[in-house]
Amino acid sequence: MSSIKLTSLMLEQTYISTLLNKKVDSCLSVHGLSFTEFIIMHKLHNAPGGSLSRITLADSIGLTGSGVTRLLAPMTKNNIVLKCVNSRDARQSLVGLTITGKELYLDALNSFELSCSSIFSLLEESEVEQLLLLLNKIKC
Amino acid sequence: MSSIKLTSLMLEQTYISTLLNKKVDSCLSVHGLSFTEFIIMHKLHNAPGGSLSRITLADSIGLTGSGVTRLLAPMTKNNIVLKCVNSRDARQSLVGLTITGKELYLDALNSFELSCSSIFSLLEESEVEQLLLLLNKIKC
DNA sequence: GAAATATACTTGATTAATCAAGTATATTTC
DNA sequence: GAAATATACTTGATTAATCAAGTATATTTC
Repeated sequence: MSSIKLTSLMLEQTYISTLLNKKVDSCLSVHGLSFTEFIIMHKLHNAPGGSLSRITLADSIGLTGSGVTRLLAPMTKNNIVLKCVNSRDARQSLVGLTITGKELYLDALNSFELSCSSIFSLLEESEVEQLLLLLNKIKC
Repeated sequence: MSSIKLTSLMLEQTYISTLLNKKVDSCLSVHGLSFTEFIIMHKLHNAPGGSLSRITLADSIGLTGSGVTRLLAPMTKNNIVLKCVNSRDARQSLVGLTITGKELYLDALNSFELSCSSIFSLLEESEVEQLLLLLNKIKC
């Protein structure tokens, strides 16, 4: 397999991702959210039981535990997210969305979906599925 | 088109990109380079005439001009890259690889290609081409 | 069941980027 | 051709992350 093609693919992927992140970031800034904050809210909203431990959250979004701690601090202060102790394991603290957080998430989700529609507007449904499939074949 | 699919695609893309960047970064750290530094060297190496202005460089890698200035400062100090004045436009300063920089780039390219091979090892050649094609249909 | 190890999280120091404001030169407009 | 505007770059302040080292609790090992 030609290494030029693999090199191009890697560079192209990084480049596109940089631009996409900026685009989504600016779309979410209307709601006062960064893309990472939005992803956290999304994971919490869709988690079974509505809460996750910091470490699960970190792994699920490709961040360090430390990064999650720092991200959640202002979100907790702004009453978007709350922390509850885990009775089974006192080391863990579970995180969940507050009512305010849930509302904010649903508003932001709306903008996010609009932004995604525009970004992927040149792709057919079958291409979206194929892209998702191919991305999942990448070993990361 | 289902907005859940588009949402998934966006989130998956970001997640994979985060992990890939970390992987490549750790592969290049052997050479004392960050992924961004490597990309800069790659662009300079492949530029017609072997040099680019800072602004062209910035645009071609999705960074701000300011980011490029800060990245190039240590690279200039370490004799990887050099700056030449542009006689036609005194505002611009062109950047090129030094001999040392070129050698370092070729060494790093080797590691980078190995890393790419492993990362994309589950993909057939046709799938690599298809992935590249689909990525380029994204409007960023 | 005490000691050693592992896990979940936090904190201080650092890094790689951003934005906004500034400087210097080029280009356009009248 | 002077004044207004645009372009290329730099710099100070800030932000979002990292890593390494620390604390507290849980689990494993002997």
